[in-house]
Formats: sequence, C-alpha cells, structure tokens
Amino acid sequence: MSGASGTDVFPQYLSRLQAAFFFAYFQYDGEVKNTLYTLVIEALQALGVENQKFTIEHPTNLAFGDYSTNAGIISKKPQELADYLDAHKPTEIEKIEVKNGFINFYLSKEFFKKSITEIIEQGNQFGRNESVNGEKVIVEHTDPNPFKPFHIGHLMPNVVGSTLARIYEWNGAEVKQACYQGDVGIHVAKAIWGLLHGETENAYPVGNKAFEESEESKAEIKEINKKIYDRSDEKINELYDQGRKASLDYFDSIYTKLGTKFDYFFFESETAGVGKEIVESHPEIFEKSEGAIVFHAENHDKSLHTRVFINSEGLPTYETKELGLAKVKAEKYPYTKSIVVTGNEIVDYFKVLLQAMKLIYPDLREKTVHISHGMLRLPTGKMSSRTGDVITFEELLEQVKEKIAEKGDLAQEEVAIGAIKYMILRSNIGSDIVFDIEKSVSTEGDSGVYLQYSYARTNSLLEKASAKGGALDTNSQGPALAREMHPLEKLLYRFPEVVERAQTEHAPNLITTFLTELAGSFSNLYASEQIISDSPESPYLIAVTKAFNTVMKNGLTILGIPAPEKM
RNA sequence: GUUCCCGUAGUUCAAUGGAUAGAACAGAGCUCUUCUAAGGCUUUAAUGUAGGUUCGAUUCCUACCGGGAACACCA
Repeated sequence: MSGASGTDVFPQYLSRLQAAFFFAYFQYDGEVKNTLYTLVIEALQALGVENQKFTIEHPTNLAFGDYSTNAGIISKKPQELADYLDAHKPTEIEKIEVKNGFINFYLSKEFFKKSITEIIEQGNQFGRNESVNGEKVIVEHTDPNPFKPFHIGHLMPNVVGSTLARIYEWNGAEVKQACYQGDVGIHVAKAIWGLLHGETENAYPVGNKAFEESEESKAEIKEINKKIYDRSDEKINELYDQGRKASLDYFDSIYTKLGTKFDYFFFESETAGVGKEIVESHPEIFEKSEGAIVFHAENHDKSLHTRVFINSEGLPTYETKELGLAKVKAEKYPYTKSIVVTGNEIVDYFKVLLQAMKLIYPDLREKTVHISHGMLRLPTGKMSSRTGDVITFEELLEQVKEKIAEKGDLAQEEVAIGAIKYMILRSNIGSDIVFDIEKSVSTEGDSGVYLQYSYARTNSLLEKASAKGGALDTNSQGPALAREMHPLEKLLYRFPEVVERAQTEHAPNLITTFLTELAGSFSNLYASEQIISDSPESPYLIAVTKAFNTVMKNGLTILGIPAPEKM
C-alpha cells in the first residue's frame, strides 16, 4: 500500500538540518535507525554518490546483524561505504561488516543490556508510543443484528476491530469503539413473523425460510416490515420491544466474555431517518429509477456500479443507513478518523457508499477508512445466518473448552478465548480462515496457548526467584561474559516498532507473529539455561525473563488475549 | 460476462522489492532424578504456469490456469 516515499527513501541532497526535520516524523521507528540513516547519507556524500535511495531495516535473519542497509549495493561501493561507516560508527554499534553487498550493523552488548533495563522500568507502558498522538479515532465493528444469533462469523469483526482499537490506543490516539446494530429491516420482520407463528428460539430462521418459500408469507413479512418502521401495530410493537431488549442483553453477555467494551451503540432505527433525509435532499446525486431511488456510481468511477438507496417501498437500504450513520457518529464524537470493520463481501458496496459520501460530505469521506476482513469458513463451505445453519459463539466456546480440558484444568475459559482469538489474529485481516475445531483451534505449537504458557511459566519463575531472594539485576555479569547473546535479548527492544507498524499497516498479525517468535525464543532459552541458579549470571537471566514477561503481557493485552498467571 | 480479492511444504498460516522463503500441525527420530513436557532438540517437505520490469521478484506489471466474492430494491 505505502508508496515508494516512505521512511526507507531518503534523498541524499537534503541537508542535515532537513534530515533532522524529516526524521521528526519517524522518531519512534527506532533512534538507532535514525542515527544510521543520517550516517549513511553522510557516508554517501563523502563518497560522492549522488541522490541515491536506500533502506535500513532489520535483516530477516539475526545472522546478518541487527540492522542492515542496501546502500552498498545501490552505490556499488559497499566496501568503501562500510569503511567510512566503521570509522564514524555510533557507540551503539559494535561491529560493521559487508556480506553479499549488504552492510550489516551489529548492536553492542551494552545496548541490549540497556534495553532490558528500559523495558523493566517502563513496565506496562513499554510499547506505547505517540505516533498517532492527537488523532481521535472511532472504530466500528462487530455489528450483530438483534433478533439473530451471535454466530462465529461475528467473531472476525469483533476480534479484528477491538484489536485495531487497542493498537491505535497504544500508538497514542484517543479511541472509541462503536457497535452498529440493525434493529430495523427485513431480517427483523422475518423474526417477528416467526414470533407471531409461535416460534421463539428459531423465530428468525423460520421466518427466513417462510420468506424464501412462500409468496404469501413474503408479502406478510414485507407488511410487518413497514409496520415496524411506522409502529402502527400494537402487537408487533410489543413483540419488537421485548425481542430487541432480550437480544441486546444477550449480546452484552457475549461482549463481557470477549472483553469488548463499546463506547457507543448506534441503531439503524436512528440512522435510517437521517440517511433518508440526506438522500432526499440531494436530487442532483440520487435519481429515481423503477420506483426506487438509486445512485449511479459508475458515472463517477467506471469500476463502481449502481446501487439502490431507497427501495420502491420507500424504505432506506443499508447504503442509506450507513450514510446517516457517518453523520450521526461525527455529531456524537468529532473524529479525525473513522474506521469501519466489515466482511470483505461488501467492499464493492462500500466503495459506492464512499463515492456518495465524497459528493455529500467530502470531509467525512476523507476521514473514513473501510477495513474488511475475510470469512470464517467451515471446511464444508460458507456459514450462513440466513438458514439458521450456524454455529453460535457460545457453542464454539464450549467445544474449545472441552478440548482444552483434556490438557489441563487451570484457566480453561481464558485459554479457550485466547485460542480462538489467536486463530483469527495470526493471519492477515483480509484473508479467509478455514475453521476446523479439531485442527484450527490448536492447543499446541503456533497457538494462543503457546503464548499464554510461556507467560505463565515466567510468572512462576519470577515468583520463585523473588521467594529465593534472587533479585533481578541487569548489571550483573550477563552480557559481559564471553558467551553469545541469546536471540531473545536481541528481539525484545523491537516491540514498540512492531506496535507502530501494526498501526500504520492495520496489521495485528505482525504483533502475533512477533510474540510467537519471542515465546519460541524464550522457550529455547529456558530449555538451555538454568535461569535461577547460584551462577553470577543468574540475576541477569532473571532480568531478561522479567523483560520478556513484560513484553508478552503488553502484547497479549493489545491482542485482547487473556494472560493467565498460572496454567 | 464485467469488476474485485486470492493461489507458498501433505495441511493451516508467515515473509516492509533483498541475503539461506520462516513457523505450526501431520510424518521420522531424540528429550522430564534439574526452574511448568500445553515445552525443547534433530529431520523430510513449498512460491500455479509463461513472460516482463529490476543489481535483485513470493512481493510490482501482462497473459493464462485454478479458487472465492460482488454485480438494483438483503445486509
């Protein structure tokens, strides 16, 4: 997504002063990295290389150092460049080498030791930064429909949306979470039809089936739909009010389990009217066609298509309600950014909607970002909420808990929630997730359990250490010893960078991947070294354990995965 | 048919245009008299096809093959 002009591209002709200004925007990308940028620019100038673009990044493999630049390849003078850099290297850099044309920088043991100390000092604040300080963000997600079950398809937007909200928070934004619920519309009419025919639990699926299979029922349901809008029928009003409340209470209980806290609840019943007014007051944008009011988006952008905003019954469709919602949101909370999380099957609808918004209120459109997630699919195909053939969230949770009970008896619900969330957060937001309870919800290996287990282990270690009076001490001999640094010590300081990138790329999976790598690294250290011992190095290893414990806890907090103290 | 998204080990997922394509599960083999074996160690195994751009392509472009989604009154 990001163009060629990011942090990785730096015109060599800028002065140092300009460079300092330029870097002000990237101050959380790592101080050392910025120092290296400036240094490489200087080196290129010294070698008389004109106007070259280069990158500085963490190599994929620690064997290639902690930072690496391709400036040598591009300038075709790797050795000369490396020599200059070596002569002017900052104190944090211990060694510079040329390999395959790349110039690799190795951080000093002193740097890592200091980073461990800083992590411990910052504690539950470590990882927070101010890269989007001042932004007021509203994240809308989950959006279940009252009168319908909360099924596993709702988990995707919930987990993705609430995690994005926390990521923005950790990057310094003020964040509100919003849930938008369709308490009016044909689906509600279907459920009411079911209720009128004596159904309770299955009111919606029964009504839906009737709608599909019988013209007569279809007409009745459409009639009910109108009556819901104008509240003209007392019996329907009563069923509606009771059903709506029961449904919302049920959602609340699920949000509690998932750890989601919404600041605002919006309802279609309050956005429908607003949206309809907007549409009707813009005849220059919306046209009448076949009894409905439509928007010919393809007139503005060839890749878009026409959509109905007000149907021939005079009722607003989703598009119109969403148009109203944008305004309602802005009135309630003057946001600088509005993120809407939905399934990717509606990306094309949303593009049309954004085009309409652009014409009506361009300022709000500029602030709106649509993020779409993939589908949660069963091995047999797509799940449907229309047929009633769905797995509800609670059914899923029970099944996962059963599976976990085979392994241990502590923290079962926390582990189950963690396993489910991890499964969603480990892959790209946009990609589909094939959901097989046996295979997907793993309790070993690459899983939420793995992170939780490594965390619980460190708690137990730290407890034992403190009981033994073995205080952690980053100034003990650790890095001073001749041994190689363990990879864990070389990774921990990168956490804030990962948190920042997760925000700029809207990619929670970067955090998941990072934490899993850390946990693997810790497990390896744990297996190969005695952390608590009489060795002079022990206090330092305890400090590393504490730093890992801190980062893991903060990372799990961002992901919304419970961090059980024991398991 | 048009538009959009996606094709990576047997499977489920990673990989800001970079170096030796990482994990996990499954398979083969080790590992608890020692801090939690839900762990660790070793090992087999992958970029759909054909071109192009580039010093360098899983990544960008084109075509094809294969999968998914959307395409007027449901969201």
